[in-house]
Amino acid sequence: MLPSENKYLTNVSFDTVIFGFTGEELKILVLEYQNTGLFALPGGYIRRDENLLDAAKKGIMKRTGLKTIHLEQFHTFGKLNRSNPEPSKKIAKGLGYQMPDDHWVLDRFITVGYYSLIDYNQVRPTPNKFSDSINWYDINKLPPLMMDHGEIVQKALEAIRNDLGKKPIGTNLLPKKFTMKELRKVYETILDKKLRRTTFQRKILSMDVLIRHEKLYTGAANKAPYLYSFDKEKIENL
Amino acid sequence: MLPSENKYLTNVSFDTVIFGFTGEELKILVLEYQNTGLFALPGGYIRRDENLLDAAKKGIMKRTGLKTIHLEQFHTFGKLNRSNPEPSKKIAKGLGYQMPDDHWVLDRFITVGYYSLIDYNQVRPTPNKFSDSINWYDINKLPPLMMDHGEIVQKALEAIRNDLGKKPIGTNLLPKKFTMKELRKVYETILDKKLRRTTFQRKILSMDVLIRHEKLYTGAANKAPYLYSFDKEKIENL
DNA sequence: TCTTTATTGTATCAATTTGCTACAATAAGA
DNA sequence: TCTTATTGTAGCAAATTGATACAATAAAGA
Repeated sequence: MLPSENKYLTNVSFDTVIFGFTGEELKILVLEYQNTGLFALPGGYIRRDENLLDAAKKGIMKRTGLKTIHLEQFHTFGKLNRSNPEPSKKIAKGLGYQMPDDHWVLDRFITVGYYSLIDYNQVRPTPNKFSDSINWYDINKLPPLMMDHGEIVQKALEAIRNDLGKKPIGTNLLPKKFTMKELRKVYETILDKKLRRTTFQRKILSMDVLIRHEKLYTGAANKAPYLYSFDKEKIENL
Repeated sequence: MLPSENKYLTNVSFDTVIFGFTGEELKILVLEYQNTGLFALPGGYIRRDENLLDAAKKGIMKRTGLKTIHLEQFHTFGKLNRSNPEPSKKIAKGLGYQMPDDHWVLDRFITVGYYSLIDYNQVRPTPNKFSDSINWYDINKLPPLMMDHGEIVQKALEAIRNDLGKKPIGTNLLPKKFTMKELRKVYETILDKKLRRTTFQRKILSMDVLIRHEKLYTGAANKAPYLYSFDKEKIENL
């Protein structure tokens, strides 16, 4: 079944850039449509009876299996040439649907971009009926994305780098407990540059948003690092 | 004439928060619809054959008489309850039009917010056929705005405060030549807090984006301040 | 058990930036 | 010439950041 017009807003959609961190690399979720070779960001339409943000959350929760999610809106894309009916036609065809030329999903769309930083290990990527795969891709090794989705990813990255200074953003990218090195790696990967180990540690600790736990014995032949977690309460009150 | 559906995108609009600086106060442009007592931000719809950004620019140029304008997108508002057909009905009624209940402008809208900082003295506020006045209002003495336009203004302010640190934002709020005190006033008014005179001066000068010109003799019984202008080239290369 | 090795947590001090105070240099009026 | 209100900048203290050093491990190997 194709989505029916009276249920959804026309000419508006959302797209999401979902970031995960493997410990080494920053990845995002990209889905591939069946029998088309088309890669796209997870996105969707907005039902007439739901908030824009809720629509986006619902979409992402379905694709990730997460029960809660924090989305950050970063930009809305409305260039004339960003819409292109061909991919949608191809997708419908790949699914075996006949799509009339005047179907509303073939019309021009303005799309609202959201990003989210989530714990890579908590996610179960779940394809929907339109896509036959959804997978993590290294931010530096993305497949060619359809329409302007590549540009959307770039804007999301810019936005994150901007927001990184304000609130402790690593909150959701790492498991509950993590080492200082892992946290620094997150920052280094997002900013795409090395940070001074000692200065970073001093800075983060002085922010007073971390709780120190037991040590982590990895078996490596050196001093074991402490584990930390974020102090959600103190972060709220900032 | 009411706007016709086939010319515009449905369910999407834009609204703009246009800031001007009098030398003392930060003001924004607010329009009032004829015979309704409704105050609103300048906004509009997007033609099917134009970019979102161009639509917004065109709208603002009409209302301000400016020939060039820089708009900064800051947020898109898509709450379910933000749309309300009553104001539009009232506006149409005030204009003497009969608006059918299923007219597309009465439908739910998601609106993209843009802000702009412009030279107060260059502007000729120009009402359109739907509004009988468009005027500058002190940011702290706004009339009650319709729908969620008050919230939109707040978000715009937040965005500006955020952007203030990055690029020299006063560029367009002041006339070409200005004194250091005026520039500081702009920052103080936007941030809504006093800044240290000497520290501000040192900081701005060290950024190396100002050109110093002749002195300004105001007739006041004290040392005359220098006039400055922004060095657009150096700002570009930052 | 004693070395060896890699890494972690801090201390320390230099370099830079910011906060604060002081003061000389005016314009114009008295 | 004296007075007054600002302006521009110097100078030093306080806070932040950069860079280096070093003690304290954890585990492997001699």
